Amino acid sequence: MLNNQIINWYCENKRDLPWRNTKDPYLIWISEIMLQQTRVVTAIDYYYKFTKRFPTVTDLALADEQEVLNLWQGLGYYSRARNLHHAAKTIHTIYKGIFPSTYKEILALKGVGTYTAAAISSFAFNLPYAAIDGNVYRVLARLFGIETPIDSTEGKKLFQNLATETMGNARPEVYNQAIIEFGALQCTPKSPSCSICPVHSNCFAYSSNMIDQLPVKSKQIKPKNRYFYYLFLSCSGRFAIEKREGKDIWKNMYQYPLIESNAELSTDQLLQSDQWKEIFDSSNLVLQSISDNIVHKLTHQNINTRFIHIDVSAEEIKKFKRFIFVNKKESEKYPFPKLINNHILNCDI
DNA sequence: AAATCGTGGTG
DNA sequence: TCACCAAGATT
Repeated sequence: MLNNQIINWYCENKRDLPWRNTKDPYLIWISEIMLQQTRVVTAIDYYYKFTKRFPTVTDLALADEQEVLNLWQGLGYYSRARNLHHAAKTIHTIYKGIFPSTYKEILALKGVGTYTAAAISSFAFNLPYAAIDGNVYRVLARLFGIETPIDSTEGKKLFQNLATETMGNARPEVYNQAIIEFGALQCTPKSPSCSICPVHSNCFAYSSNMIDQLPVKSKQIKPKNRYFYYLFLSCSGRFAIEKREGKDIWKNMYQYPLIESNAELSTDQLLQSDQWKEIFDSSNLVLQSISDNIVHKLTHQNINTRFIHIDVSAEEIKKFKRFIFVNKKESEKYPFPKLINNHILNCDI
């Protein structure tokens, strides 16, 4: 039986991960959200830090979003943290702090989709739902030679049925962990260890030499260029920050005052832009320096960034009412994207 | 249903 | 170097 072979492989090869030593649905939930599109080694430190500060769902529900985002700083995909916080409040108020124990209720939580709902349902409650993540898509596509794109509507249906069939009557909490771990360690995206694979004799891709062509993905991404001019307004050890609002990237995170443009700006163009005039009005200021271009590469956009260093007098600070002036120590309470946090850590102030 | 949301590792 | 992509979800 295929499922038994994978489970046997798992018993001999599994890693000792912190969230595998618990049945607490809250802790399993935290780990699953952190692991979305994120490597295990990256998530581990965040998991310890986060669950130490928020040991229970009530602790999380009663926290400020700013602190939640602060603990998520550097991990990326910050909507995960905002949704996690939102869902914690739901559990606290609607479910009186008791984590829901049915697939349907878990799936309804903000930030929990079909994969995460199946993972929590099976790991914490032993419910028979096949958890299908990127690892499972890859393993099944190769074993059965499925060329339907995994990111198509048709593919998701097909793999859902295939995964449920393959799980069979195996213990869901063991089988799901097993096939995910098998994909992560054995049936890897690049150069998988086929020669020592326990199921290679039953693998379509292996026998037909199609390992590096499966799974198939259809969608491609084309990054777009943006131009950020961050104003580092400093005055005796303090600098200006503001909260990012709106639906854009880094929502509710903090940053330096920003002038954004859809094209590169010369220094003169920047100084004469409406945004510059709006911020500085009639202020006297000293433009100290402009950094080299730093390209912050994201999946869907390249953010071309320059940091404009400006000295501001104590008198002029009062004019910038929309900004918060903090020193380095105080800034540690605020959540910043990597781009900004790196500058704070390196800036000489 | 396609676009969007971060960051870091890898070959 | 750079394309790929990692325990996906939302709109």
